[in-house]
Amino acid sequence: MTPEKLKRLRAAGWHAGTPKEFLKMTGEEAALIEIKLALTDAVRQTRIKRKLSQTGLALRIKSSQSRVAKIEAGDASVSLDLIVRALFAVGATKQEVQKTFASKMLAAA
Amino acid sequence: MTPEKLKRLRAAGWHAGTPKEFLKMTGEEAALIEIKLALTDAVRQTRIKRKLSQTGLALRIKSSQSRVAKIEAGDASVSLDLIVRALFAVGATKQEVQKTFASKMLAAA
DNA sequence: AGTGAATATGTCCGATGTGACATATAATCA
DNA sequence: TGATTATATGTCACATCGGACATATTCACT
Repeated sequence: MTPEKLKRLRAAGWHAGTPKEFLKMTGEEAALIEIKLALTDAVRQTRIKRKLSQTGLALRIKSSQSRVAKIEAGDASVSLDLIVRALFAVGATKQEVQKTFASKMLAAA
Repeated sequence: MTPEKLKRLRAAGWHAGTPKEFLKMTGEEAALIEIKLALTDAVRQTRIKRKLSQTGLALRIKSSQSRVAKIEAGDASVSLDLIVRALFAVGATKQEVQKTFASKMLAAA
């Protein structure tokens, strides 16, 4: 795991304290988090491409601007369900999702 | 949506009562459910292929047999997060999960 | 048919996620 | 610069999810 990624995870509230605790994270947990981050990136990229504000997206998914901000920040309090709902709401296409996934996840593999 | 799919959704507790209420479901909600069902199917198939019991899988994800049964049944009380965790636990790769997500994105677009 | 393992179903309550709000900060533009 | 709009961050009450348990049903094997 790169220092950059570690930094982002910490910022989003994933850390439990020490670096060691990251290592205790099972492979499954790490993979899930990677997927989440890849998808949140896709949300933000697509939203901006569509010239939609966070508030606008919030309306579409019947949520709030603050929660959309948290989605895009990769906050630990956001479920995969909500991320995917947002992804559909911004109208992401198969291609866009694949692209983001590829760029985000292959680096980690 | 096919009658088969409708039937399975009902059985899993997604119905709210009348057929009309299915129609109120937005495209995004429907697409999310499709993703879930695709992934739960993958969980069961992979688990069986690996000759792992539901109890065995439950141990791996620190859950219970009954919850694994619900995961595979596509129960409405199961989150996407848990489904994906289970999928990784039975040995799916990130690429496989990515593929499922990407392939289901067209439905909503 | 009988037995034990695997799976399904229902319920409960503690844990986690969510919308909403307040408020801070950053970006955009006249 | 100041005004306006967009984003970020913290908090909280309420809703949903999750593990665990009991129990029912189905399955596999002899």
